[in-house]
Amino acid sequence: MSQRNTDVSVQLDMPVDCDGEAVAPFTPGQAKACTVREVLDRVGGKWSIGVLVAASHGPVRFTELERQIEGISRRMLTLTLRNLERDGLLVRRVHPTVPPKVEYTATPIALELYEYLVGLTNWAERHRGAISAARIAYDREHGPV
Amino acid sequence: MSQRNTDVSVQLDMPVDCDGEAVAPFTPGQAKACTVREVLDRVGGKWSIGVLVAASHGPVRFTELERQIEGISRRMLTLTLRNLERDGLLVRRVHPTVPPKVEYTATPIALELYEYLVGLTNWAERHRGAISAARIAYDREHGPV
DNA sequence: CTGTATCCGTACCGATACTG
DNA sequence: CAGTATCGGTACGGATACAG
Repeated sequence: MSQRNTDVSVQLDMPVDCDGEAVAPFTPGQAKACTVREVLDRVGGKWSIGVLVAASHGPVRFTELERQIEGISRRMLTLTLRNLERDGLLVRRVHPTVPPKVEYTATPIALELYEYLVGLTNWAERHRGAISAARIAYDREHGPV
Repeated sequence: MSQRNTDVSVQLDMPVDCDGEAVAPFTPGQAKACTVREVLDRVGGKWSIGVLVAASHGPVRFTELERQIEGISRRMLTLTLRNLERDGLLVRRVHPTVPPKVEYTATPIALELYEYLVGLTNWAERHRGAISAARIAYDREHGPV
């Protein structure tokens, strides 16, 4: 991952420049792992996927998102939107009307990402039961405490 | 996501039972988002992917992992291994020899997951430049502070 | 309607020391 | 070799109040 203690993870609260290119030798496998981490560090926030999915079906307004994504706070919605916009995954368009109207749209890059997320979704749906069972079995054998 | 404040995220430090089935009505899109979150909550930890990748190439020993995954601490390696084993993504085999020898192997489910991670890896590699550029552009327009 | 600002809990993770 | 135990920092995210 990051070989120095310069952490390359997302800073959701405060933006930070993040260009930790791999300099040290990686095993091919761990290079892959490192790249996946890059994605997750950008899109792995608690709400990013939800916002992305909602914005992938056409332009969405702020309040629409707030209603569609159950449980999100106004603060986190704003932060998530800013981060996704910053990474070029969302386009923010302001209509200078009163009351103000702001629309968010997923970029082609984000739409492409959405495709791959479907793969993960299907994986989770297929194995949800098995994983749940594995947990129960594990907790019974070892102490649930 | 989780409609109550019962959070379904991973507890990495302390195991916790996590079966928050979706009961409330979801929009189809947000249902997808919710399922992806399930995956990330299991596998989105800082080191999970790295461990998974390393274990997908055959049985690996504890110390091997410690060396391959640059920067991981002994504590985090143990915790990550325990979580993955609990979810049925890793099998732990103990050889009762002296000195002790423990081997971790990815299960078929984990191998399948690995396939899908490749999709994300390729996505990141394709768009790494564009995202980086988008960040720079964004930070120049809005304040980098 | 679309945000900002502030306070604060807690999960995640690192460092370090100890053990069968 | 393969862990466990404990302490502490800090980023993430929730609640709430305020604003253009």
